Amino acid sequence: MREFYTISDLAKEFDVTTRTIRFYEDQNLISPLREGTRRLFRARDRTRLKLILRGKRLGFTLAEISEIVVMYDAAPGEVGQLRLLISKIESRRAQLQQQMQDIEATLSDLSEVENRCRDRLSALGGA
Amino acid sequence: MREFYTISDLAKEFDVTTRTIRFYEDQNLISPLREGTRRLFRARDRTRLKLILRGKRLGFTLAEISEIVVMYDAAPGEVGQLRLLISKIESRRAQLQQQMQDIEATLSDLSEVENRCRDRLSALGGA
DNA sequence: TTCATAATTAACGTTTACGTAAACGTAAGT
DNA sequence: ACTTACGTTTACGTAAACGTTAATTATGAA
Repeated sequence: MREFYTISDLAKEFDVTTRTIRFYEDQNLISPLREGTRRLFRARDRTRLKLILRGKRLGFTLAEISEIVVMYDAAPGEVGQLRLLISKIESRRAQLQQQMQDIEATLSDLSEVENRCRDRLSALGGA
Repeated sequence: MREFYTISDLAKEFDVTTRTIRFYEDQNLISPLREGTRRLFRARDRTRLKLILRGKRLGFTLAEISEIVVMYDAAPGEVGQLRLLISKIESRRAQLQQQMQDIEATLSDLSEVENRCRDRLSALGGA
């Protein structure tokens, strides 16, 4: 846990280009500090980036990811805001649960195909 | 289980535009029969479309989806082809399992945020 | 001091996955 | 015959998420 990370530290760690990280900043997904013109990334910026990339692996758009990460550190005071946030969380949850089902279905399909392959392989006299 | 479906039958059923379905055909993801110039979709075309949309919900690109659906009805004869297919299945499985973990992590994060919201709500004296 | 390395902004280019007309054929109902 | 609804191809348009120069600046090593 260092104090600060450079842009290329993070780029290497998460295997993205610096262009990508700057783009995320441009979209207000990350807000690193500055030392003159250079960017200084704190632990929270690094966490943000990790969340963004996790969202990407799930197929969310950056706009959706933005919604999600904003949720994380939003502590809205108003009752209305709180209810809105909860309803957003719930619809996001529903979406993720749908994805889980899709994954399970796909995994089971793939297993079937794999079994057919293995049967065929052993039928062809493979060890 | 009808004999044939029209393009708009499927468009309605799966809530996509006809443009989308024609695009998938253009990308060789579906290959409906023709009656003159019109498309006739069989049960297997419908299944294909279902698989494609499932892949999309998982955030796969059409190119990746193409790879997957090709797996499904590929029955390659050669040993080399079979081994290749199995290895592709395994890497796809790894990817899907990564997605499962991402989803679980996100769901648990969301639960935390939701709890904080509900606490805050009841603190504000809501029923 | 000079060279290499890494940083910056600005701006145009690219791919994916369709949207959106345009311009037309066909079949059913009135 | 006319309208309405649905089908077709062709082709240009577009938003998202970066890639890719270019032109410039700053820092550390030799």
